Amino acid sequence: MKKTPVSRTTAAAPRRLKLGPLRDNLGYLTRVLRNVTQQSSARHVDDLGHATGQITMLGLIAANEGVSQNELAGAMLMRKSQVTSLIQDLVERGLVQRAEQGGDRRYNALTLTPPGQQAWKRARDRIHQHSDELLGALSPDEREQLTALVRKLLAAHLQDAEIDFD
Amino acid sequence: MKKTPVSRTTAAAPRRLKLGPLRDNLGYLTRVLRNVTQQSSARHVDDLGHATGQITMLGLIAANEGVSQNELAGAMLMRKSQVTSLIQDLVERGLVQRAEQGGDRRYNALTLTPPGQQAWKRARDRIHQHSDELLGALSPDEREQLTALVRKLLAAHLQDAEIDFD
DNA sequence: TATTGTTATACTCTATAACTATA
DNA sequence: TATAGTTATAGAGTATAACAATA
Repeated sequence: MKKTPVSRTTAAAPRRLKLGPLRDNLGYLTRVLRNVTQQSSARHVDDLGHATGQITMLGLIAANEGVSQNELAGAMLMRKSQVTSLIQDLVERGLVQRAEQGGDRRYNALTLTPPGQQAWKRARDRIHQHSDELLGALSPDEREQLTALVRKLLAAHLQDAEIDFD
Repeated sequence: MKKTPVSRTTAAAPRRLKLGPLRDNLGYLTRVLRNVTQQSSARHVDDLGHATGQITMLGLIAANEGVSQNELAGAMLMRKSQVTSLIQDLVERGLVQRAEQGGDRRYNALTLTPPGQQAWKRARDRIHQHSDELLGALSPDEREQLTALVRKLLAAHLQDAEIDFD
């Protein structure tokens, strides 16, 4: 329990690392934030057996019945080939259906199956808990500020993606 | 030039995608933010020939002369094996030196060579421009708010990493 | 016995391009 | 000719564990 911090001659750095110019750099901050998020997400959603991005896909399909794979790709900044394989897996697991559209037979109108809706509900609760844990150090006001600022930034950079960030 | 947006019967979604519960989810927002950041970073720093993370390493070594590889791993949320290969490449390119420490011969005290300092200066300017571009839609106050909130969040989750986020 | 760093290996995620089928 | 989606392939990034050298 007591770790005797007295006169540590260890190599293991008694000093605190300075960030220098990286302190205000959004590229750096974003990458570390992403690493923190990804590592902690393992504890929250790994047992659900979804690959990275699949939970987001379930959520986007739930909120936008009949969405196309191309729209998903645009909204998630993924390549369509990546969307294909992730959706394919969701279809094989019986969570997503590719319904044919009346007009244009080129694209798939994606919908959740009943099991898919169940899976989304479960996953939604988990990622909500995860988000709360991540934001734990911030006050309610600060949480709202942070997410609002990120949405504003994303809206400016994803104008072509046609996402409603408001 | 004129794209005749009138009566588009295209499949290509005239609608805007709703986010639903993802709107406030930090995991989702972080992943998209990371994708935006990474894709735009290509235009800013790709020609410098550094692998992902190497610019951050140059910056951390510049701000913390004699830092160990383990400290870098902790500060960047990387495995030590990953640090080994990235540092190895930087050494081969003559940008980083592994100096022996007086006391403990197990660890490498990392420093920048003169060419390494030059490379860091160049890279620092570029990532600064990149960060400015990313934050372009935000006011000066909002920029400061955003980075400060991210730092506060990271400081709470990276207590063991011994980084000075203040 | 614990720690720093190396090496080897496999797995996930991402990028590119050629292909089909529809329009 | 252009678009939605598929397939195949390669590359980057990350995770794991066994190992050597030093403490």
